[in-house]
Amino acid sequence: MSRTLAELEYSVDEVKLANFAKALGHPVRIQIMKILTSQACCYTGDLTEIIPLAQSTISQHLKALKDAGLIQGEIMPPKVKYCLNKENWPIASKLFKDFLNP
Amino acid sequence: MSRTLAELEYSVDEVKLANFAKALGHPVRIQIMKILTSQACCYTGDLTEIIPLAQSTISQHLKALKDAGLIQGEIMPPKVKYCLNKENWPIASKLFKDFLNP
DNA sequence: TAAATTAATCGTATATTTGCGATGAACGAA
DNA sequence: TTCGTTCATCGCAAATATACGATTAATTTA
Repeated sequence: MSRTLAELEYSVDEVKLANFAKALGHPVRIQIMKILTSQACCYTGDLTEIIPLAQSTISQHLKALKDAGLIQGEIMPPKVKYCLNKENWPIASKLFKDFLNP
Repeated sequence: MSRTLAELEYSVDEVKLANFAKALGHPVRIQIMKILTSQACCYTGDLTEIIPLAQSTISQHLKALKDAGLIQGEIMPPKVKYCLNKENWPIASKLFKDFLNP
């Protein structure tokens, strides 16, 4: 990727929505989000049992969702409990809905 | 990317939704889709005027959206007119809505 | 037929994504 | 303190994504 022309001026919401969409752009991350939207929370260990990928890979996907602001993790030694991000999930949800119903 | 473990069995809808989300995971493509959801159609040339990227780059983004099934192009020589994909956009829309309202 | 217009595709360079195993950090239990 | 458990992070390899300019293909106009 390179940027030679003047910086693009996307709207803030367009960039936000694109970032949320990008974070959802993998089946594993959709799967994780579906679990978190259908039940309250889950532990990393639950996911490593359901999803046949290496623990480190699942951890990376969780990090991607966390970095995107879609989920949040709470340390419950020795486990980590993940939930939807209380602050951002409603924002993401609204951005998608507005996008789908213009 | 490599796959050494047994093939994953995601649900068909999870894979579909992830693919749609992935296609939307770039601000330019969000911008294009917003134009197409707010007005009927547009020509490639309209986009190259609005978006300060090389024509070839915009064409690539259009291809990504087309490959994902979100838009469709109609040749209107010497231009090409793009619209939402009549068949798939409603499907994508429903998948997102069901995902957002579980 | 030749020239102009429009948009897709090719070729290339760089950055990011995705996967893995190995290692490290934090904590409770023995 | 030492040992296990749990999860994040590191380091690597391969694949994809993103951008560009140059070229090609298709069609209309002169």
